[in-house]
Amino acid sequence: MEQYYDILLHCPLFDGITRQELGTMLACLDGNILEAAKGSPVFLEGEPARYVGVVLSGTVQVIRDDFYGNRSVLAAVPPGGIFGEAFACAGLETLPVSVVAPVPSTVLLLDCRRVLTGCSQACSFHIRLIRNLLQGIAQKNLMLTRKIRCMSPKTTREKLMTFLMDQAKQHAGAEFVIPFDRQALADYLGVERSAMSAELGKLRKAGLIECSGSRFRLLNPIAEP
Amino acid sequence: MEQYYDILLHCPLFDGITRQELGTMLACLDGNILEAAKGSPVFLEGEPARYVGVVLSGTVQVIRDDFYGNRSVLAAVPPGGIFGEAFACAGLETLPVSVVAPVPSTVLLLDCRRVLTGCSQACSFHIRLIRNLLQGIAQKNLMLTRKIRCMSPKTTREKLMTFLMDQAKQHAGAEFVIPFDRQALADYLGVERSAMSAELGKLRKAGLIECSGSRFRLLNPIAEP
DNA sequence: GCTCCTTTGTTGGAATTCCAACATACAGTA
DNA sequence: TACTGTATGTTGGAATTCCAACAAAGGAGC
Repeated sequence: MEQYYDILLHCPLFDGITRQELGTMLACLDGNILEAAKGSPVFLEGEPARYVGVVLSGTVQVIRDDFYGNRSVLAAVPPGGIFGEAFACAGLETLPVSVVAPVPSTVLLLDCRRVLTGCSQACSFHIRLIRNLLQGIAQKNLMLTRKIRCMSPKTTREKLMTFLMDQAKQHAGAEFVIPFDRQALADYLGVERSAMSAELGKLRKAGLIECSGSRFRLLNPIAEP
Repeated sequence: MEQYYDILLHCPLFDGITRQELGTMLACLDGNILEAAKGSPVFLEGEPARYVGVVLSGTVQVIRDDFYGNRSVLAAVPPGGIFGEAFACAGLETLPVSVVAPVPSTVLLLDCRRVLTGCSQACSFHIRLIRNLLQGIAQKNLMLTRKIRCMSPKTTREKLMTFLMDQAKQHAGAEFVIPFDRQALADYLGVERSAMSAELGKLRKAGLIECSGSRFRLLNPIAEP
């Protein structure tokens, strides 16, 4: 287990926990270590949603089958990443997704009830863990909300402007660098890359923005006299 | 304060808390009661994001100004509803939104640090409060994820099918009632109501679905021999 | 310099969506 | 019953988007 301490210490879930505390903590949480062979499942859809998973080595994929059985990959979780936390914390009775290990992997499974129940001995890092969990889910919440706001307009132009204004506010300035290339931005907004590229050209010609590569600048619309 | 106990007891944040515990709990949390006059702000954008708010009477609106100052209402929170929790729990330094009371309102403000720090006296309902908070945010998380999944396809038909298959899985059956009328569904998917209505007609003619009003049924695609 | 490869911009036709307007169906009420 | 208002379905033209294919602009490595 100690071999994975470095992974855990860099996992946001254990932020603020020291190496010394980690041992006590893991004992208190009574986690299971699962060695998953290549292709084998970690969770199966329909199982009780009780565990928060931490990837220690390898990778896991979160998998969803739709009503007709078509399978799609919702997420790939690298070492240090966590999965299943939203389902466990939301109190779902059964998992709506499966989790599989496409390569031989090691995961730590923490019983959510154990995590969320204060332990009998006053264990200060336990509170810390809960706070980290909450913070991670809340941050994801804000990310999802932002994405929905950017996807909601019906035209590509409006989607772009919504995204760019959002970035401008986040960077507190009209000039900023976005964390996407064109293809990734198009995927994020749910539009065609080529159409988006054309729309960016129009916005530039219209004098609303300047951009080169990932650097953007919003220009003030013409002030009315 | 006691006049608001019924509101609080029905607030998901205080689920599982008894009327007797409520008093002790509120004292422990040291919440502020704020009486907001009509049109007056509860939070201002840029303030530290430290409070979770609970609406006790009236309503509050969560307001966002974009980069150019255009204002939009993100949410209207009725009595018993909470607001600001995601910002506070995500650890944002400053609020990216404002909150105003469009009508005379009363809100309870809880310092998030106080909520998330275990109190010195072992206070069992404190843990309960944190779990409720976490559960609420996690559930919103799943809702947002679902919505993004339904909005992501590029065509109205695929959006509809994604939504309907999702509902079918949730109801664990091919027949189900959706919680939207046509206009609300179109807004949810981010498409035009008329175009969506037309697409529903095509899906019906293609033998993929049956529907009347809010009742839908997914039909099995023709089995291959 | 050169090639190879990736990223970004451009273009044209097909398909889709929007938009506004109207038709139909249905519930509630006088 | 007739009237009214709302929800839903339908239609046609304008506008937008998709899609595939190609052109242009860099960057890495030789």
